Amino acid sequence: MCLTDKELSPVDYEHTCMIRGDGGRALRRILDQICNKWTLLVVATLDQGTLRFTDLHHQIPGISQRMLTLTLRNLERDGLITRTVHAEVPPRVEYALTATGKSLIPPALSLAKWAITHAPGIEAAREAHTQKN
Amino acid sequence: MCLTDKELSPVDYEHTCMIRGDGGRALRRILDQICNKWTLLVVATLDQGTLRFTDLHHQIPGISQRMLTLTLRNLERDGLITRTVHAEVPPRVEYALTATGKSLIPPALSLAKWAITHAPGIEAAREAHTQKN
DNA sequence: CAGGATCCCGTTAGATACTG
DNA sequence: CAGTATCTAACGGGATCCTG
Repeated sequence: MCLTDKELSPVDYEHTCMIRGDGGRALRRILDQICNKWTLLVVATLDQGTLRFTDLHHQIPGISQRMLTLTLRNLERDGLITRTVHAEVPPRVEYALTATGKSLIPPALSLAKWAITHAPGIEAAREAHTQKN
Repeated sequence: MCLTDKELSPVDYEHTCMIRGDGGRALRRILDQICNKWTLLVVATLDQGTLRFTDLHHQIPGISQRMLTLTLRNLERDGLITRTVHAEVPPRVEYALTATGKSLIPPALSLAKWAITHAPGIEAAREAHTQKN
């Protein structure tokens, strides 16, 4: 793919093709799943180790029970976390990252670093721009 | 922040705090802006260099004029791209990444690599899971 | 405790038509 | 060429109430 591109340095070539791929469809399928409001936060929180539903609910301020449930179900379906139900009363359900889930931490971290580094500049640009109008 | 956490290895400590931060709010403000359907793709495409509106429209299959316009306006507002209008007939408008915009490529690339690497496994887990129901 | 079921609303984004 | 305007459907996500 991208073999007909010309006048690109090798590094640009690699960049462009890696992200754009088949028009970006394959990438977007995964990214749409990861980049919603809560997924990255849940994964990051589970980086601590095994946690129960209520633990997660307390450690992620602002999330509703509904969204926590949905997010956990999706992560389980995609094989990023495990869900273990203990046959007790009251019930106890524990969530933990799988190997795939853990492998998401470093890339997520690099994005987080970028966001935190550039947040002030972006906010400034945003305000300067809205001032003009 | 996170200074009261205990029994975390230094690396886990760093991971958790970087991403979770103030409950993830600062991170999400930026991420919400980056992780929509088209932004990353537009930035990646502009990594080639300066491009015109129509060039982008052709190189990003599936994007509508409307969404391309909106995405470009947001990127310009946040200082990630420049928009140069040439006073000609017919009009010519050129878009290019700023330094901030270029700095987004490496983190985006690391996420892209993760997505591409784990896409097969995720798809498989997803199908295996839906088979069960 | 760990959700499931509903209702409701704002935002996102696609389609289409029009313009300086 | 490079947009703008308008309408609409779809989806994400919050609030609330209920349950094994």
